[in-house]
Amino acid sequence: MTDSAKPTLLVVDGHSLAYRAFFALPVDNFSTKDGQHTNGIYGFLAMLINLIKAEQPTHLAVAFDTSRKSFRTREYSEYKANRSETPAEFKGQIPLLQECLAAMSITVLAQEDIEADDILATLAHQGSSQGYSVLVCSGDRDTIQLVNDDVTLLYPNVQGVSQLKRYDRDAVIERYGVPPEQYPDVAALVGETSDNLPGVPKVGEKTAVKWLNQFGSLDELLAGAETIKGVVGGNLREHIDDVRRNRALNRLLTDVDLPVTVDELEVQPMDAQAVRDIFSRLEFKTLIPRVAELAGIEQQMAAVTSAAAVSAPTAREMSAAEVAAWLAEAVGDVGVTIAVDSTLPSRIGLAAGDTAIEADWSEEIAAAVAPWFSSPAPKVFSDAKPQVKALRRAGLTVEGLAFDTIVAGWLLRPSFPDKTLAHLVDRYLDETLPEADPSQLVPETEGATPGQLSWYSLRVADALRADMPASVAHVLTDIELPTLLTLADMELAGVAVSHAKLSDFSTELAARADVIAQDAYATIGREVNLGSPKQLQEVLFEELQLPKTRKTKTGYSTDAGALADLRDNTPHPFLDQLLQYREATKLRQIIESLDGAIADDDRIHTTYVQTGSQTGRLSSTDPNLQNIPVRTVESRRIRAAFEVGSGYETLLTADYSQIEMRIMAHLSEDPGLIEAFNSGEDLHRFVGARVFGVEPEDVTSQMRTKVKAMSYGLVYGLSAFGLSKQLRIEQSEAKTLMLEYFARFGAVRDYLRSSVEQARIDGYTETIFGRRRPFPDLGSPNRVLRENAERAALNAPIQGSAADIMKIALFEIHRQLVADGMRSRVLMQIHDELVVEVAPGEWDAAERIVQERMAAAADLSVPLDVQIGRGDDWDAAAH
DNA sequence: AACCTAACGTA
DNA sequence: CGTACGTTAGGTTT
Repeated sequence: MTDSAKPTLLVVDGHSLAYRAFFALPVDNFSTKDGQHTNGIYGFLAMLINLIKAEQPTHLAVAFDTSRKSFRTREYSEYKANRSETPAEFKGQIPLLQECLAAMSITVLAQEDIEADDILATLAHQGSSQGYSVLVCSGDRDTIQLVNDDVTLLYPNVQGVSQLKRYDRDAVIERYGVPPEQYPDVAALVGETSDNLPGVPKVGEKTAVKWLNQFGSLDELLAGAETIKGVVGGNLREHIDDVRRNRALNRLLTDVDLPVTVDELEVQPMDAQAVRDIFSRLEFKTLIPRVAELAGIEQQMAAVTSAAAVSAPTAREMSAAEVAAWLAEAVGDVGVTIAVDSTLPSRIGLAAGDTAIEADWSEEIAAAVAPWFSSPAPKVFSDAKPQVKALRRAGLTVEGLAFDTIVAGWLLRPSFPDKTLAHLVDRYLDETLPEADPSQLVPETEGATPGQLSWYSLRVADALRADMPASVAHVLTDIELPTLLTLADMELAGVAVSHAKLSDFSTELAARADVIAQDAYATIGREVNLGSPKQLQEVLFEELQLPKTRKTKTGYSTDAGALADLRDNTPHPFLDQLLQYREATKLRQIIESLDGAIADDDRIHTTYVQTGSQTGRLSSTDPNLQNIPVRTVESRRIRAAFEVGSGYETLLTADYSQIEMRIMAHLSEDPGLIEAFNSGEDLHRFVGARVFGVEPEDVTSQMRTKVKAMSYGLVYGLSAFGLSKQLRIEQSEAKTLMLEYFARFGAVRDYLRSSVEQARIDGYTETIFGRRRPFPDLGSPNRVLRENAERAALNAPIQGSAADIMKIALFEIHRQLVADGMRSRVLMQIHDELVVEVAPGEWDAAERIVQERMAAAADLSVPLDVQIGRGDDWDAAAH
């Protein structure tokens, strides 16, 4: 048997190599955006991928230490005792690295009381005796002893882990002057500082090798120690016990009882989905293709064919009459896909059971399917909203929306960014959705047709249902799907916006910004781009020599907060000019983007992204109507451009007052807070009276401001530091304020604490209605990561419950307006506010519906207070 | 052209 | 060292 025909076993010391990578790679370049360090993981994986590619092992394992303690520390308590504490930033990377390896189907071995090197030694021993060619990859010199004719050591260079030096038997002899099996004798004499094993003083590698070659073996050398002259001879005699101890400790175990045999370490095809999941969580973009390439190689090598790919049925092309007949026969869920071409349906695909059908959209088809769409027959979509909108434009109504795979996928994993059917097919069916290659003009591969997409949607829906806890299924059916249909109508309706008002204001602002800019240039004696933080830093910190502000990644902050602080301490006219310039240009930019979004019907049609948040809130894009300025008098001129449309009488705004605090009162069952909401007193005045021990009428505005900030901050996990910064008070005062607050409202603190603890146990938080949000980082050893997760977990049930309540109110209002045959319609949702366009004569009815439905959306231990306003434009309708 | 960052608007 | 979003301009990388 030639060597190349032998199977190759690669065994790697995960701990030592990841640790080297940890020190070799700059942490700044290898951290996720929420602060998880990944340099050790990245460096190790990059090394491993190269290694697998170069060596093409048939069998593979990675070994880890379980802790700093092992049988060696029990035998010699000083073993490795000089090592500084392993950095927490490194420790936290090990479980993630192991997760990566698991996804790559690479066996991870770790054994209590045993070091990784002993596992390597045992595997090397077993491998070579079973006819493997063995590669050992480790950064620990003790593994040199493992080298023999069948075992080669790959040892990292000093620079890091990118370069590995190959040590076969000859290379060891050449480098160290002794054969591999004798290297531990050398090490025992010389000692190993990194393991806290002192050797014989004044004896280095040279002397040790000379002696061993002279005496033949360590035993003979120690027996003949008397014959060695000089100081070193004396040292050797004095330290014979140390040498024996060193030799005993540096002998690696070759008989560890492992849970696997070498044969079982055969390279397996990796779980591509899991690899993508964990790599994208760690933000490893460049590694994904490198691993994919490897996976191809691996699959060939592993020669394991995965289960036969399931191929979608060919969808039968049908006439309108045939479609109608087919629908009449269909039992149970029907998958639906509407291909949309410039907002109107272009083709329809339907699937039930194993059959799929499709047809081009036409008047006849529309007429044939319209009754079915408006019936309660259950329909399964993937991303229903744009399709429902297209159907609505074609004059159809949609009832019986039973499932949306994209929404369901988001409910199960709200943090996952890829919201496509292709991803769900991959993840939940372990199949690949046929997709046309968009990079080619004439695609080689055909994409799935609408009928096939429907067929996939149905199957994905089944898989998702199986994975879905009852509470989440309830949120989908009873909250999200009705909301989806409402949002479709809101987007179609749009909101009337006055181009004239916007453009007047824009012109004014442009002129003002120009004047301010000229003044600013005069102040500093040159023209700069006031919109460039980089150029501003030059001006502020170099030319004007102002004191440095908070550091950012690229320099020093020039944001409004930093500039305001600067102005307080070192006033300079340029600072004020800059702030004013920013205000004017920011407003103008918002106006311009709104103006550009006004459609031909003089209305803005935003898109509400139902799967756009982690908490259950909506988000709004193209344009975002949920961040229209409101705080300053001037900025409200923008809101004034949002008007009641022609054919309608007025706008109605309705918002929940302090909904998050009310939810907190409900969840915490704090008697004080519940009383506050039931008393009818102004919340912050009531709380202020309790906290400061005065009568409600004696609460000053300063007191009110403080408790208000504290109350709102609570919902976000505010610290004393943050509170002091926001209120510009001493940290000690902020601390006292928090203590006083919690002395009166202790149940709130208890609730917040226990809800985070519960989330740590469960791994997720839950809203009042059962919406879940996973929190994998609550147990992270990385403090920044963990504390960020704690604050988010504290906030999620509160913000999420508020979102649930608003969604319920929203679709209930919509339903009732439709059911009552009214023309009035909901146009916008801004988290806790709705904007309704009221048809002539419908004010009273509309106001009552909105008021009642919002107040009744949830049954809490405190009332839900709804504020309603009326006006011809959004600003005027605000109260 | 695609991507990232700083800044800033909302609840 | 306060949660959840989206957009923009400037700047950098490919």
